[in-house]
Amino acid sequence: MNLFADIRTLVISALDALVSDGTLPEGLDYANVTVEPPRDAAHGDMATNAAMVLAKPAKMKPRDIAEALAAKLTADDRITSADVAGPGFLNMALGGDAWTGILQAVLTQPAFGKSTMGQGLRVNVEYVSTNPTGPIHVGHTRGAVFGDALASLLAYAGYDVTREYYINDGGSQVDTLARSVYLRYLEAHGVDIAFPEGTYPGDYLIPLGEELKDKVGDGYVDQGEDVWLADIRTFATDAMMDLIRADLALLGVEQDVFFSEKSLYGTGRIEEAIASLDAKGLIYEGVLEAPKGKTPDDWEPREQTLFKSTAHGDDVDRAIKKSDGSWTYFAPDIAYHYDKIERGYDLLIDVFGRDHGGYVKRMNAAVAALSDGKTPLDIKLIAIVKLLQNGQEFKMSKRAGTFVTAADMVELVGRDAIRFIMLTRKNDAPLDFDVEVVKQTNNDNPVYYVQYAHARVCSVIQKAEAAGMDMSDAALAAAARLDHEADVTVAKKLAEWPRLVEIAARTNEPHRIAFYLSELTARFNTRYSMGRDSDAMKFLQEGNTSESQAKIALIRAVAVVLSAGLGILGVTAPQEMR
RNA sequence: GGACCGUUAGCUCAGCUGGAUAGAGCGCUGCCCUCCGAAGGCAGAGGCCAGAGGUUCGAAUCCUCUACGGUCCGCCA
Repeated sequence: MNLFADIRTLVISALDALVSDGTLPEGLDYANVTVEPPRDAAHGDMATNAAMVLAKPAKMKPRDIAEALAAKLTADDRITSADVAGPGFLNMALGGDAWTGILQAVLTQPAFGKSTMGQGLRVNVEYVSTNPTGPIHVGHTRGAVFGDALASLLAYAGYDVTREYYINDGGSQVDTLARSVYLRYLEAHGVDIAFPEGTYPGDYLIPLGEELKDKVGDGYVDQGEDVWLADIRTFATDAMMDLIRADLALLGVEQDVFFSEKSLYGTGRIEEAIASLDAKGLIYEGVLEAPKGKTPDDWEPREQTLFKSTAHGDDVDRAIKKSDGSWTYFAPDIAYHYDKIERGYDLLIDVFGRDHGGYVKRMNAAVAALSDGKTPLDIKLIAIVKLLQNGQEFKMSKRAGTFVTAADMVELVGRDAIRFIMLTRKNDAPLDFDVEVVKQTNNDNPVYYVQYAHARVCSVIQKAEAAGMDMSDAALAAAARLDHEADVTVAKKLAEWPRLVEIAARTNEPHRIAFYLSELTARFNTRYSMGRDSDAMKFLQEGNTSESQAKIALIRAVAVVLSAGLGILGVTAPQEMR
């Protein structure tokens, strides 16, 4: 249930009633009519802008519409008052039963807040998608966590979600990987090696050299690339994907589909996708102009095969073939998205690093062209993570020499902290991640703030159960009662949860969940602290089961919602954290 | 030269398809533990939402321009 949606329905039917009795003209569009929590609680529980939105089309004064609407609404027993305010807002107050009803809904419904908004539409969320050339590091971690949480959020909001990873194993960087492994292989045979510029010197390839030695003996020593490159490439990328999957597992990130770029080559898939664009008249041979203001030194005009991305909003057309006739990296990306469209998704989401921002328009153009504008693509850009230690730049890596790996970070601060902190910023805003702050167990650290609240609730319930009280959700729901204004304040926040889920899902912004959880926790803590000053405000009333149940229903409901929200973020909701 | 993103309290940042007197955490000042978990709470100070125009009943939010900051810009992915 979503109380805001319920009341909006009520407002709409009241408007309809005003239409049928002739107060309002027919044919009004209610699309912009909203019911939302007022910014100031003193204004009531809910506010609607209906009168202001409809004033112009109805050719009436906003306040006149609001007055008429108020009269209709107060007839409903849920609405205890409806007052016109400001330029034409209608502020409504709801009876106490409405908020107790929220508690009962939380405690008895399988998943309060779970939405049917997605209507089972199929969404493909592609994230991480790093080159299979090394471990996951901090730079990738944020995108991984973001994509994972977004996928969970969309699933919670009623979408049918596929989590996907695009393995960039088709380009020259996997050749570089193979050469680097070959060097480690020689090293395993006792050869002195040096890593030329552009190869990967990280320690993580040492075991692969050993493994390769065990596998092929000295068969590749003193041999040319033509002998070993293809074999080692496959061997190395497989090993790297295992490594990456293991790193992702440490972060709690799991994906359904791992799609290989290489599988697009030599199978006609790229040609097929390009032919599809060609059939729409969007492929031609041409010469691109040099970029203005920043012409490369060795610039010379060359004829290439181009995609007319400008037909779908891009700034210039884009090359899909190099001058030597081979595909550019853009071509397999087109084919990959062609594949996703063919698989029948209703919506595509790509999670890219901020440095790929220049790639957004051409990708949108490709998807628009391939799907004839039918499949929306939302590209979420992830800004950089600045890793700090007490405000200073952080430098550490045990495994790779130059970068901090995800595995290092999990060891250092834990999965929960990484995930929560990385989701406390909007995806396209830079993030300062201070490992010292994240390790703290106090108010500086929002992860513990929220988890601690959950543990506190569990502790109270445990004590009540130890005293022999029935703490089942059914019993709590039956006894639920809001005795104090502070109780109602908490319940009102709980009522916002379903609405918040839908807003977060609609905007593809999981960080809103993290902020909501902090807000709910703050209200809970305020209420909890009242028990310090007054025994009557304690939830657990010793020797009085029904009284305890009536009060604990509220905080049990808080725990349920906290747990659901943390679950979306992929963070645990601990029973205790002493 | 161009594209995209950003500019909100001392600091780090939220701010819902445009809504009422702009929020949070940290920091600062002063309080609250003979315990339902102080990993918490209460109170206070702190803002011309970068600037200028425009649209609107109504703008931090939408549009235009300017300033500053970041990312990126043919055959690397």
